[in-house]
Amino acid sequence: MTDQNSTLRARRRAQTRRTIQTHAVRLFSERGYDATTMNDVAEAAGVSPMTVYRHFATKEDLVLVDQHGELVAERIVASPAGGPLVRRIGGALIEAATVLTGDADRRLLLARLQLMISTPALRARHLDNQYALQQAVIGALGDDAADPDTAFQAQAAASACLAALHTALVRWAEDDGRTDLPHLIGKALAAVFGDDAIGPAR
Amino acid sequence: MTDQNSTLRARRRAQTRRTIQTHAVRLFSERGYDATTMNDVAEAAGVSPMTVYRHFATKEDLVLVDQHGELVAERIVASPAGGPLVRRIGGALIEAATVLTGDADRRLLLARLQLMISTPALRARHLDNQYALQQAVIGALGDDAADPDTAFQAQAAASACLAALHTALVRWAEDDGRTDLPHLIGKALAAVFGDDAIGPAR
DNA sequence: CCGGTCATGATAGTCACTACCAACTTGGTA
DNA sequence: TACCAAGTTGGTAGTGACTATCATGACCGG
Repeated sequence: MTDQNSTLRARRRAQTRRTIQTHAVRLFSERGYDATTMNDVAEAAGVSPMTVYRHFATKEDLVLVDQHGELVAERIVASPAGGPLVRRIGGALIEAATVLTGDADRRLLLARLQLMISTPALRARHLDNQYALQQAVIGALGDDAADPDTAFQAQAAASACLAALHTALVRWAEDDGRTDLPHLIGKALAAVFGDDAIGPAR
Repeated sequence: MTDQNSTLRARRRAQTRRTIQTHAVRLFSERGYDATTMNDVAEAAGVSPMTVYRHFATKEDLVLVDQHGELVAERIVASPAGGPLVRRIGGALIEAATVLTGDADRRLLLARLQLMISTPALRARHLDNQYALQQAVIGALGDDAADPDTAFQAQAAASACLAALHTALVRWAEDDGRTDLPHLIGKALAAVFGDDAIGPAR
């Protein structure tokens, strides 16, 4: 089992995975999420239904899978430990958004976001994902949140930051991605915490 | 179809509905949510599975249904229109919590909350319910949110308030309801917006 | 006592999702 | 080259949530 071997397999696997997801998002956008069955997705992608389930545990995952949480957590760890909580978290969110919206498959990201917002089941799962992201943020804050009272305040601050992020994401999706996402996030954070809490205006 | 007539029927209907929900929450807490089927619930409540579906559209609704949103919206409408957004919203949340935790079926409320937090599917739906509550809050704010920029800021502020609320609810459930919920909400809001943003300390 | 309305029940079906098992492809090895 | 081993895929048969449809029974007013 050479490194190159496993790399080749992993690459092929990632390829079919992307094929399946692309077809799925396209079908969901065209016909609607509920009106599209897993069999439809499998057929469109040219694989068996079983294979779809091998790559995506649930139908929701076809739209929602992403681990951008790591991206945010990294930035938080990298930020100066002394600063105020909301500035550290908010800054990390803006930086992560800058990276992601510069990405090549920005359009896929946008399509997935729009599906999330319009489909109740997906929206619910997405909000739960943000909840998980919140836990990651808390973890990235490290020992600062040792005592329960501090932890409680960190929880509250992180969840509020993510709520602002979500507001910005919705607005961005409504605008079809025309507005600058990092700028929107900054505005949402400012609306919550005050204009001076986040940092120099962009 | 006299008023008294329909009232009688409605009362009986509400009765069976409560019976079903009580048994459902008990079974979920005892055996776990996923390990309990709708048939189990129906059998425990002494009705047919169909009847369960008549009263609760989905399995999740057996735990989640509540329309406390109206309660909050009322308080917002009643609050002085001039004040800062987060104070209006935060105050309404605290008042609503004060009413609810004084309620007779506080224990049922607590059991449902603990189920929500521990079961991923329920937690996701609950967060989506909060999203709906957020829309209600925006609506209650009235014409203040006419222009899109103001609306955006109101969205961000409301979602942050509800995020703080959620943090407080989780903490309350973890404490088995021993801590004063309105007090917790106040602390969470203070952690997000600053100690002086909410109002006189409780 | 009759007629309409509402709650309930039973049946059959769709669809997401899960084991379980068989077959094939692929890359490294004797 | 022939073979082995591991990973990937496919088929089958199930469970369980949820829906549509129709039939039945309880109740209240006339």
